[in-house]
Amino acid sequence: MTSDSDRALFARIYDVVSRVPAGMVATYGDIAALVGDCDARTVGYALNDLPGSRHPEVPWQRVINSQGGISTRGEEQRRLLASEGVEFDLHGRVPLTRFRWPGPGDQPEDADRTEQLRLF
DNA sequence: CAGATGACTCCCA
DNA sequence: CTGGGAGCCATCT
Repeated sequence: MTSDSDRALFARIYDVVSRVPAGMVATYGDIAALVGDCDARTVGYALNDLPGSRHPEVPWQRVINSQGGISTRGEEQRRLLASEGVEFDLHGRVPLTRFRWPGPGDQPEDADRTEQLRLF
């Protein structure tokens, strides 16, 4: 029954990713830390299986590397993030100092997110 | 069980 | 800043 626990780990990763609010991003390491029992590579692996045969509604696009850059996939991802309100610097990277998702506990209500949009 | 792969991250030169 | 190497864990063959 190992597959069950394995999928539970993946489901946990998807859960954390789906909790990332629009207009914000999280790094692989952050997701791994929140999920626990896995590392950045495992998160990337879970997301790799996502478009293959998993949930199509998981905002995997909001998961980026510690450098604030999009993974080796397409630039279309960048467009999706920009569509949600995420900005990029001249280097094509996201300023994590501002768009980095603080965590599930620091973002309790929608009103808070409204303030984020207001700052824009 | 072992080897190879991967959407990552960190350290050093 | 760029380049190269090592570490980490999960999945596939």
